[in-house]
Amino acid sequence: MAGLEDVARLAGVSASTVSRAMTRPDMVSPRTLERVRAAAERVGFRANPAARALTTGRTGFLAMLVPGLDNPFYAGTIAGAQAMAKETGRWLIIAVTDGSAEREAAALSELEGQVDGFVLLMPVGTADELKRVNERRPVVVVNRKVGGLTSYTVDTPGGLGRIHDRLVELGHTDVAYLAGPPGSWMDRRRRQTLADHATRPDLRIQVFGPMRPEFTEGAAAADAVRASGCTAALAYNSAVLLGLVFELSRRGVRVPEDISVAAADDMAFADLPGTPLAAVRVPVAELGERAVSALAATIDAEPGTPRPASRTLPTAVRLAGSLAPPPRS
Amino acid sequence: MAGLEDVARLAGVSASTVSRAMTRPDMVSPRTLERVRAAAERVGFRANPAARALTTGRTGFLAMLVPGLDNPFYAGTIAGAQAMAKETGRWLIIAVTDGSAEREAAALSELEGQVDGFVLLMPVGTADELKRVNERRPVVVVNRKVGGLTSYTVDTPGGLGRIHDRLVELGHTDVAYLAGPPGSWMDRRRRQTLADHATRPDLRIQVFGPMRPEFTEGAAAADAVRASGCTAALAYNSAVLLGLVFELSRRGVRVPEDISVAAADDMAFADLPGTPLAAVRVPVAELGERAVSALAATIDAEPGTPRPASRTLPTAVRLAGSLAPPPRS
DNA sequence: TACGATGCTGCAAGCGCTTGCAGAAGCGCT
DNA sequence: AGCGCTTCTGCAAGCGCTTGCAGCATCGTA
Repeated sequence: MAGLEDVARLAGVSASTVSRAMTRPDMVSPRTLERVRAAAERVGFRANPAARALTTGRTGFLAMLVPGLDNPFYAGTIAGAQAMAKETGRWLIIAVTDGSAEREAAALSELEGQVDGFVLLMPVGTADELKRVNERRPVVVVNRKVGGLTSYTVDTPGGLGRIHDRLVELGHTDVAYLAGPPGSWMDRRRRQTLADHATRPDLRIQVFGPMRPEFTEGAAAADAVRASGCTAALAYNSAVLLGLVFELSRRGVRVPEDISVAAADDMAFADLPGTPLAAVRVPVAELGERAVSALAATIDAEPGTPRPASRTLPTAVRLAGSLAPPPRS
Repeated sequence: MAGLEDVARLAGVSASTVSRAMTRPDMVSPRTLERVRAAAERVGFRANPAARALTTGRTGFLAMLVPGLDNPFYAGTIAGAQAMAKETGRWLIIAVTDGSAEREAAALSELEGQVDGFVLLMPVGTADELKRVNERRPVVVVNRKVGGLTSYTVDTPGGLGRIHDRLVELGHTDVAYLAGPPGSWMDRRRRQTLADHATRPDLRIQVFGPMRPEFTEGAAAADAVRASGCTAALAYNSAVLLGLVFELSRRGVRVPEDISVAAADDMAFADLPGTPLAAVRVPVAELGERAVSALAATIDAEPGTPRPASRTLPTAVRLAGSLAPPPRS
């Protein structure tokens, strides 16, 4: 492994000059800069990150704590974060917490000394705990709001609400909601939104589930949904929705003539052949990008600079295709 | 940040003793050990990882290079690797290469100094390049075989072949294969396997695609498959398969009476209500676990110890449900 | 020509930990 | 009691880099 000293010897300068040439080129005369660069190139110099971290206190690592990897929402956000991390010249450490408070706390405290900052995707710790971490290393929170910390959230409920509004406008009164996994925070929020929207006395939301957000589970709920008398169904995500539609269509129920459907989806729009599915689309990658970019900005900022502002990103809603007036029974 | 020195002062010993107490407890007397531990606890001591890395040359980080995060195969393997990394007391850095050779090479060389070893998921670099990396840091390869390196692969083709055998046994001669994404290595391998299996002159494989491995794309292929005269269909994964079945069933084609279907799936078995889908199940988590565990073993081993042996993990195959004799036309 | 200002460079300290070496203390034995 | 041996502890060097400080040219200006 070629070190500073090797380059210095070859270039005929001192190690400090090499160091400066690599990290603050404007402090070195053009001539020596060039010599040093050539020498560094020649011996394949690569600064030892540990040594650098020891002196500067910066590691070039960012930690991202996520509940899991299975969910497309998580995966998309991670991918976005990852891309932005690369862009700011850092690496991302992914720590999976399984949504457990202890694991989250453990990862936080173990990684504290090894990273320059944290991105917390749907953290479960208390606001106080998170704020305490933020005192040592900058923290950006995603998909949860924590007062005093920079957080990025996404307006899925808003999108879902707009779909529900449209259903009401079309004349639906009884809407089924195929829920997500038990205990899911996102699911709870969506349910709440629907409840908040169905305030008119003639409007009803019937919840099916909780269920794993999979095709099979949606399919399994088909009979119950049909028996419920609902003329529209919203699903936690599009896998569930496709399962529902699959099973309904086997029974001769047509979309959207007989039932309107939509997904509060995590990521891309899904389609049936010939029938685009109405859905809420969440800009997951952007969420990750923004979080990391804000984090990087905080790390690079002079102390005393105010934190970047929190934001709620809008969701896109597609209303076409699978929404129609209820059948006149 | 409490350091070694702080603990030493409080415990009334030297910093070296504290260091030994933390890393090699058997080298200090029980009494001082206890005192040191109490003091460390009291001041909240946490060794500075950068300083430790500087002296020991070990960072406690492992890098895992993956083509992407979107694919359940990748996600599952990462999750397994992640879990095992935690178990061996290390952290995993995920670097996404998008399957590009340059990005892979860049990540490899940039991370070389920052990690204790590499897990490469389906690397695209040449065997020589990878071996060269292995000379500096231990490398374990997943889902590709590289002579001279420890690699873990999974016998998906074997599983797929068994399904095809079963179809032949049931009397099918014309089998459709709904292919995966263009340029996919896994897809190519599966296609090859089928071709190798259909050697009898009366056996034919018809390939549809390539296509994105999604529900919609499988659905879109339905008409073509029906027109092809195939009595059985294999799909790259279960999303594609479900799409196909969905669209076929809308047209009155029943599974398995009219057509037998199976998926060369990445992860869990999928089900239709009432009809379990035949599929190849890949032990993705185990793959990740084994890779990391082998890597950790190599890192901890005395120099000169032989590399852990490469292995191909068997796949589970479910033959039930969606496989039946072809209809007598 | 002489002076201070400016631009580059080298020296040396130090980041916080690990570890070889040597001294101190404790042990069993004759 | 005295010896050699083991066990434990402290000293100090050093991991490879960054950075404050001081020294030395060099330059512009009076």
